[in-house]
Amino acid sequence: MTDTEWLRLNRQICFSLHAASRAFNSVYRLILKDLGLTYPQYLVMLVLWEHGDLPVKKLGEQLRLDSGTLSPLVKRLEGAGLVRRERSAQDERSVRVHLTEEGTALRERALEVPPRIMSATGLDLAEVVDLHARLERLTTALDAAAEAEARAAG
Amino acid sequence: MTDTEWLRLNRQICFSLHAASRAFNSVYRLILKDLGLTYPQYLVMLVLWEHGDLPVKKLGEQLRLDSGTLSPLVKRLEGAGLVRRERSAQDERSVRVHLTEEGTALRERALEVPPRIMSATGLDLAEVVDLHARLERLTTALDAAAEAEARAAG
DNA sequence: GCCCATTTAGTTGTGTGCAACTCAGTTGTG
DNA sequence: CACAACTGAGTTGCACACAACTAAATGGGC
Repeated sequence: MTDTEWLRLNRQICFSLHAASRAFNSVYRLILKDLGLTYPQYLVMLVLWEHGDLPVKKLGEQLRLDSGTLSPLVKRLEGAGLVRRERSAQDERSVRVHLTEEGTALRERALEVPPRIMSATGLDLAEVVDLHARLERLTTALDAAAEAEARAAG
Repeated sequence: MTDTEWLRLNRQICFSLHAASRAFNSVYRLILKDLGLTYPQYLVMLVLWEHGDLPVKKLGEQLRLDSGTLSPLVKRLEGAGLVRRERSAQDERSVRVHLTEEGTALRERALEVPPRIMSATGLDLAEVVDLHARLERLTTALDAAAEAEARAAG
């Protein structure tokens, strides 16, 4: 393969993931507009609906986001009346994110989102599950590579 | 499937694409640090190395980015001395982005990026090409769905 | 008990990504 | 020619994402 072909292939591959992610985001933006949520805010709500109240730290682990992203995001959710933040009594460093009544109630309306998203992908359940598995493996490999790079650089 | 399972699966799928995209970004950030480029800036440079000078409009079509993103990004590339912007004489609305000598020279150093990225994915060429095809189809379907949503809403 | 490394949130600054807007230049129509 | 519609860049405002930092609280070693 020539240099030109390598660069071209590289662009296609890496761009396709970037583009797919943004396309997903666009569809979510449209579907979530009614709920008044952005896509990352919706992810936070999904985690809370699934696990119940969590400290910011645990939210970050679930979503691979640090406090620099989560702090203002959760503040916006609090501003919207969907969650409440409370310092833990046991550990004053920790802030627990609680669902409000309104936040809990929003789950009912959010149930219509998954089928609409599934339909938008044009994929059937098996294909989606397969893609999910591939992307998980890819992410794991990329994380390991980033770790190796960071070690090599540091 | 129960509501809970649906929401959970939905979170996993959509999150996996988001996470993979961010993991890719992290690896690029480390590898591109030496070149002084961000990942989107690198994508712009790849397009310019491949197609030669282009108006901002065409760059946007290649990368699916609008002027709101591209204008400041190209300005930063200009600030770094990699490109030059020139108003078209034929159509005064159009701004053509030219590679500078420095921008052209950077391509040589950028040739080491694709093999490092390939290695970071932990995938072989066939798997990467297959993933690319799946993601392209997914993006096409999502774009069509977004179009349909927008029509329904508007 | 005291000091220090660690942990948890939060803040600041930079760079996208996108909607909504402005402005200048171009084109189609009567 | 005049005028309205359109087009290409750019600007503004908002919301992530992340690096680098600060501040407060905790826990371990002495």
